[in-house]
Amino acid sequence: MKHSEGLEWAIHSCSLLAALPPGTCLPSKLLAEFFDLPEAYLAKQMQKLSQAGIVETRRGPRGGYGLARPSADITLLQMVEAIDGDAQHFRCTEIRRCGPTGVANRHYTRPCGIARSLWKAEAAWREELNKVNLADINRMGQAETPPEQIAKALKWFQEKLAGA
Amino acid sequence: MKHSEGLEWAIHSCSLLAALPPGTCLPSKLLAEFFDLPEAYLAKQMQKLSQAGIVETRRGPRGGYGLARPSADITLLQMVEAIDGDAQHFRCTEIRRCGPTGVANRHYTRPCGIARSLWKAEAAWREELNKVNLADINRMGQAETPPEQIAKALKWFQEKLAGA
DNA sequence: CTATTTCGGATATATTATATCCGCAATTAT
DNA sequence: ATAATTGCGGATATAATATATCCGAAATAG
Ligand code: SF4
Ligand code: SF4
Repeated sequence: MKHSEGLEWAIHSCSLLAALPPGTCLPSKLLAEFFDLPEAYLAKQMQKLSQAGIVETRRGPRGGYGLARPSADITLLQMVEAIDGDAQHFRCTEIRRCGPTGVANRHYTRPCGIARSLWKAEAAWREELNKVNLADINRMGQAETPPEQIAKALKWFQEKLAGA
Repeated sequence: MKHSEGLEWAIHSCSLLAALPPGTCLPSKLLAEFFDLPEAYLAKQMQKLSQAGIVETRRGPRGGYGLARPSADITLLQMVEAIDGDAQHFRCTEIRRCGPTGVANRHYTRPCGIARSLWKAEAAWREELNKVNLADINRMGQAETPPEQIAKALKWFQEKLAGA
């Protein structure tokens, strides 16, 4: 019952792409360097985002990853599900039907209250995640990131992208 | 991002204890037989419930597990946290501070919008789980369990507990 | 066309979850 | 007292998953 480590990386990468000029492409090498993360494994996370249709890829020189649509159209839920999967957290194995007191399958018509309650809580969680999109996250980030860092980062990218 | 398998077992066991006459004690051997589950591993789950103070234990002959308080005072959240732990699902590793553009720690005052949004969704999930208690679950179960199975189960327990 | 860049699937390793086993302590029935 | 029952905790074995890396194929710039 926990998120994979790559989730933080993926969301940060999306957030960064959303903060840069629209259409910007960043290769995994640059992303990894910027966040000081293992490049090959970060690329795996980006691959998942790509498969989910959240980012587009451009191969070859000056290629990389870019957002596939406006940041306001990318929800937190979409990113979470791209990285951690969209399977239900609770998987019922129907143990009530087993054991010496189980009866024929046709007598069980719908999921029990246990499963329904757990799934309802999951739904509340997903609903909350779906209320937040990348644009929201960037608005918040803009407000809370130290100005020193914003300046430093802009300069760093200018040098890196120009030098290439 | 998923519940452990034992969660279903643990909740079913609690539900069963709540359905039987108050004060009933069931040993892990009987529970495992009733649900057709591996006894040793089910016992591990019951141990967690015991450590969390949800069930009480009685050692020795005619001992076993019994609810530690009325079923209306045991919430679904308490059982979930007893089995799957109460740690936050999202653990931020503060990658924004790393890399070539990080600045001194004192400039970061509070968790960012990413972490806050994910934690807020978790809170909604926990809140929903906290609305449901064992008594609710049993009410639902009573209504949806095939009457044939209820009769069968009662008879089974009568024989088992009398025969012992 | 060719050299370079970059993604993406296949592969390896580490960590965690699942499952079992056994000795010990506590309790009870006889 | 004694023997039988039962939970507890640690040690262990196995299966599943998460983490990390490698290398070939695809795409592009020149
Ligand atoms: S009673 Fe509910 S949780 Fe249990 S096996 Fe059936 S659907 Fe699953
Ligand atoms: S910016 Fe947010 S998610 Fe990223 S490291 Fe900081 S607190 Fe964690």
